[in-house]
Amino acid sequence: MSSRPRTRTSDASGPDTQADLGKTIQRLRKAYNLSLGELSEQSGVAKSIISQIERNETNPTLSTVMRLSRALDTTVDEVLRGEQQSLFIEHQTKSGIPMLESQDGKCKLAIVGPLNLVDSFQWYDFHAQEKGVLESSPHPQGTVEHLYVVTGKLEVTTSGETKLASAGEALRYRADVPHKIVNVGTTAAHAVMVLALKQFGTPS
Amino acid sequence: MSSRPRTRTSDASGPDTQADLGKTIQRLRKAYNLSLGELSEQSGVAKSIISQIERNETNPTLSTVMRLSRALDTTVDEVLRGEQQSLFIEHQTKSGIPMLESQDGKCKLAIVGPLNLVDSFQWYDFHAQEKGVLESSPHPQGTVEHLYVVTGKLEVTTSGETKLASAGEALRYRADVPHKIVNVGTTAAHAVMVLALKQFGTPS
DNA sequence: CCAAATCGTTCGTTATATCGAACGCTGGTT
DNA sequence: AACCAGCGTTCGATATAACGAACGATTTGG
Repeated sequence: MSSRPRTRTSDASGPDTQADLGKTIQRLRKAYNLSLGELSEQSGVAKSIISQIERNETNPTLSTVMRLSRALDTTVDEVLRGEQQSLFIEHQTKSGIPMLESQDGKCKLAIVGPLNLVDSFQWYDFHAQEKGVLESSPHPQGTVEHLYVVTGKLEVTTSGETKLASAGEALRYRADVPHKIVNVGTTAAHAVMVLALKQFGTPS
Repeated sequence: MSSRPRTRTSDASGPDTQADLGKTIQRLRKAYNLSLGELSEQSGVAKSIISQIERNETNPTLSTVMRLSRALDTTVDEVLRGEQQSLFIEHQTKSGIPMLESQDGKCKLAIVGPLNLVDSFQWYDFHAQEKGVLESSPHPQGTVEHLYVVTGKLEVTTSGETKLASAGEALRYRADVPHKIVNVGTTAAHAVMVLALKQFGTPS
């Protein structure tokens, strides 16, 4: 036993431990010209622990990280995020919106979301007149469609199941099978739809 | 050596444990309408632990806090600040849909989909009165926010850049930095917002 | 040269964070 | 009512983070 690389059990929820937390701590400590003993005295954390933390051999308690952060005159968040800092803005304005119409001409689908990029979803603005019906053929495998009703009342049918949603409600359903949206209200309906494409499978 | 440029009191007398960490966690959990069991499943943390954390009966491990933060779509730092910023105050609607209000009370953010965690994105219904301002602290690294204006005119500011969008237009911008949405129109504004959380990829 | 000091690491013990199961409670259903 | 499902809490066992002391390896200076 004793010192072994020890792979973290790390459930299926992804990387929980910041990989280079120890490196960051050590970098800060050395930036202040502190020895382990000194930092231990100033932070109140045993130097053995600091040593282990710097080598990522332990999974520190929140209070420990806070004490170290305070002693190093910084915040927990800054310690966690290391030095990777990037900020640029990316904007995309819409002009010349392509539009789709249903067979009965009563539904209009405006593509507002990012269609051209690698994002794993697209989204649409959906308008339906009274009794309008939109039938869709299957989308790619694993696609999930999210429908948020802004006004009116819509009914979604997929795989034999039918669900109803009024204004302010949201529906979620499989879109990799034929599905149908019907405006069952007495007025026109307005909804926003998001298509979530399956990009990455669960590692299970 | 050892001449610290910094005069730290460094006596560990400070509050090493954030007193209201539990309250913040609970507030976030309830804002997403999650039960302890659900959050446990999504975060990978035992629900008993979450219960104890919310009542400040334990001193959580860093990895635990990180897992919870990720599941709650926020950062460790934001969880730790919690009380200080209080960008939002909770508000429960009659229909059970959790709602967030901006500081000035002029903006309302309704969480539409509880689907956020599994699908790596979530979305909101956004209503802003005239001159309403919504300030958001950074979301997790790599998060991109999509804003689709249904009615009115909104202005988004991120990292010093400002972009305008009218009804029918969409904006896309980084959300892992502080950002602000302002209703600059002469009427109330309505928009739908989608947060695309980062999927694991190579950080360039 | 050889102590003395100090560095970072490692060891044994204690404290406790975490987990899973079981618990009582409440709200909806037959 | 009685039932069931789901909530939040509590409880025992286990894993492990934290601590203090001791350890070799440097460096210092006498």
